[in-house]
Amino acid sequence: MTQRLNRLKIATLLANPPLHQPTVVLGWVRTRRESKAGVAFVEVNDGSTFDNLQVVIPASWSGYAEIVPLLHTGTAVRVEGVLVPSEGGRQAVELQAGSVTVLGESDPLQYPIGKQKISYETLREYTHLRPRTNTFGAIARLRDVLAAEVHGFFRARGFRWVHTPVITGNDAEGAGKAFQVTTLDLEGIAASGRDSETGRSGKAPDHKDFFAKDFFGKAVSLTVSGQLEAEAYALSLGDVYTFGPTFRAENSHTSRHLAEFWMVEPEMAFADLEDDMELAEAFLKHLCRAALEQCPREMAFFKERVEPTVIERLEAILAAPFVRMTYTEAVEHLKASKETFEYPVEWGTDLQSEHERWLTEKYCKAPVILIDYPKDIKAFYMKVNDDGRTVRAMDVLVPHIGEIIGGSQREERVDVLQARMKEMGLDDHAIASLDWYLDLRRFGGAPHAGFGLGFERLVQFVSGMANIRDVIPFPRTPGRI
RNA sequence: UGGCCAGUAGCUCAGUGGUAGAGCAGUCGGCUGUUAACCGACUGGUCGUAGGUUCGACUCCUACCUGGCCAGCCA
Repeated sequence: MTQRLNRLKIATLLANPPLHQPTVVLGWVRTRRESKAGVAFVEVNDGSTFDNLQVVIPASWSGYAEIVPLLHTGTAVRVEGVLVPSEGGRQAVELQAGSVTVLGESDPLQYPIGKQKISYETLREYTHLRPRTNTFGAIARLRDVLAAEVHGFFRARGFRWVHTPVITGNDAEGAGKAFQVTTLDLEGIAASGRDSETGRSGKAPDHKDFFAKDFFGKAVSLTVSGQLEAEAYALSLGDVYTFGPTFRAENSHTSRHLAEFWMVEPEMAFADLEDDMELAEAFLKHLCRAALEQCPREMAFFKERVEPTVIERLEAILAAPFVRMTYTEAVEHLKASKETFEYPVEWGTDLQSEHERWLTEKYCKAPVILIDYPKDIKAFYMKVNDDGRTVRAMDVLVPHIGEIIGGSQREERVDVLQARMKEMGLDDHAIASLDWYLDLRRFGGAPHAGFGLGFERLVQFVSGMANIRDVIPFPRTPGRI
């Protein structure tokens, strides 16, 4: 007989309570409140929903003295009982236990996350246990809903999901340092690097065909973006998107950066920057709406315990069109402002975080889409405007996070693209590794555009969580795994 | 990588150049239904590590380690 027989998930049970019927609940104890002369109240959570189920164990139950003392926070239990309207005020129904079985004990002296307050920092040392807390359970459910809605949004618009590779041989994709991937015996190389003739240690391997011995016969790395490969499929299938893990080997110690994160990258054929902006705005609005509609309990919790303004912020996103302005206009607004910035604003330099924050939080008080950036501060693949000094790039800035989306119309002219590669300092080797990318323009090239959205930043924005390490199950950051 | 802040009980924190405290957790007792339960008692710490100053350092200084914030890089 299966253990799950007659099991009712708490989410199902609370949504439609089967009153006065035999019910089985499986879950983990959150807290126990005991009244020795009377009854024990045990809050059980099974992860299916935010709320706990109050289990009431009468003193008259034969197993009381043996079982109830074991019901510490974290204990896995099976409860058989009858669902009844609750006499207490905080919950509509409660489970009158007929019997309670302990499936897995939890030693309160060893268990690190009891019901006492515990900081996010400490919880990061227990990434395997933190989903049992209110906050991380809520984040996990929100994250799931948002991920499903990423797919839902694009499928509804006829986009195909493309699985771009994690291991890539592309050089200089234009988005940060990559993690090298190798099967070479690094320990052996390090040891033999102690040159017996010169006595020098740690000699770097320098001959050109060094990586010829490696698994792929060349130097490869973990992808920093699926965009380039997505372009190949956009110029075949029309509208596509990628959604998967991405890796950056930057030594970033901030609340907005991870070494491993998930990225959503749509790519549309026969599209320009206007189409790209329309897509980005509709996409963000769709996800905010999904969170409000599908995670009301979680959102209420975030508002109460995490960030008081989250809900109104999401509603504000839905209420008005995003502000659109050119980089040049933004620079003018910033210069005209009376705000004193730590860094000066100058046309041709990238906007600082403080500038972006001022634009979205103070000047526009809404999401802002900035377009037409100076070409020198943007990637080689962005389409050069007719003015010759700006490119068809866009950044979507939102309050609280700053840049959440970066995108562009891609350069479809082979000669211009090649010139831009050289202009941006790609060496011959890098350009050679991207020859296939030029093929996309040589054969049936067409206007196309796309963007990238950091999924964790989205979850941060929607939940109000301050630190990106707390919106991904197992965060990877420099020096810590 | 740079600047700044922090590290005291299992957790959240207070503390003073004179030898360490509270709440929660845990144990025991009390309370006829609680819900951050409550009341009483008990248990629990070489004050991040290593040096230095001092009669004396948890407190002051230096270095290091760890964590965090901000900046840069970006998503």
